[in-house]
Amino acid sequence: MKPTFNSRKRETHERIVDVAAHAIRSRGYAGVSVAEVMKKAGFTHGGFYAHFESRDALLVEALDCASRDIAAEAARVTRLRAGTGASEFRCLVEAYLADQYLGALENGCPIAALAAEMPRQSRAVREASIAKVHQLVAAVRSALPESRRAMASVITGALVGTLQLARALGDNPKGREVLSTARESLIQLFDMPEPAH
Amino acid sequence: MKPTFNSRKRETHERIVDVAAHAIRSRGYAGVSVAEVMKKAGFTHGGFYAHFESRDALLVEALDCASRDIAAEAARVTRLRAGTGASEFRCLVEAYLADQYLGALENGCPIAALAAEMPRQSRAVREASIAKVHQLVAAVRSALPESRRAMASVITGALVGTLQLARALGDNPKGREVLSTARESLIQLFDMPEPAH
DNA sequence: TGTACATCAGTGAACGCGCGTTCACTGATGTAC
DNA sequence: TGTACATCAGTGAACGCGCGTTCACTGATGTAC
Repeated sequence: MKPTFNSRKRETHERIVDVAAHAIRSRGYAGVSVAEVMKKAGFTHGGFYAHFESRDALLVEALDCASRDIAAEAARVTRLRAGTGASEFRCLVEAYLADQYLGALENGCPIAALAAEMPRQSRAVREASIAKVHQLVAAVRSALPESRRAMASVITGALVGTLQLARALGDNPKGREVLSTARESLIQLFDMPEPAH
Repeated sequence: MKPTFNSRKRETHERIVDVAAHAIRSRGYAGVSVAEVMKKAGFTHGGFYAHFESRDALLVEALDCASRDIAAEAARVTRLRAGTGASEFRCLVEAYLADQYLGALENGCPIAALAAEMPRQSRAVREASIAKVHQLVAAVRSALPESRRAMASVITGALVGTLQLARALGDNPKGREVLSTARESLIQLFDMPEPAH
């Protein structure tokens, strides 16, 4: 028998991962340092290796945590809209390209924050990242009407790229304009027609 | 009168910028170090500040150089296809999402490599980056048929995001599949019908 | 044409700093009796 | 219930390293006369 499970350690571990999940999105993989994450979580950096084998191991867990965040948020928006006649695809697009993510780099989709860095990561981080890309494409595919599913990957690309471009322009009317026209265009192009009222 | 223009210094300067233009695309803004760029250009790092006021000044020049690279390449492809009946938009899409860029991170569009990093750069780098984003959107807009021009920014997002996702999947059949379906989808959705033969 | 001199592109050592990782330690927690 | 002890999460100093930037220098180039 293992000793009694130490829930305090688990809480600390989760706190570190949670801080890192926000950090990788606002600073990128390359911008995250062990010392800074530990400090933000309320610890000294020396204790890090009681929780993770390496910095890369943290990155993998942080990516997982960030993915759960955004999936939960998308599910929340979809649930909130249930019964309003909004399709699954419309909910996804409006959740993904919400204005709130323009300035809040630390939230939102980790793929949009990290895609360009993925090819230069260590094998472990790269493979975890690729799995998340497949997950996102699959989520987009299953939200699309049957007739549009072959286009899932380019539509995912449009979501990812548009959020990046809008953020690059800034949290201002220009950035918001890019997001709102993108939401309208994607829904117009790929969504089922709304049911008549 | 200024002293005779020193063409050797200019050549050195251009060599450094050219190395950096490839480095920012393969390693990102954050992954580029002064010492490494100087070494690759064939110099010791101490000489750097005879050419640039700061690392950021190099990043700005490197982005400019990279943008000229990709614009020249797109123009070359368009010229090569002149008279084949391929529209401007088709040429742009096929140049931008060419398979060669899957593995060659150091080439291709700097916006696809750098968009996610733009919001966290210094003011000078950020502003130069924003200007390049506007340039790319304008290039896409002017290649589109009139009726589709309102969608220029989301289509630019699709190009940028799709290239990133394909590269994240790797230089293999999965990555190539993403690129080729994206090329077909974008042309099918947004291009004028091809003239009958 | 030949010589003396000024210029300045590029060298290489050095700066202070933050990085990822290691490690001897401490002190709170929880078990054994 | 009370005491003695083992565990181990978290501390903080230290490591070797690469970073951006500075600076005294050197030696090739080109001008002045």
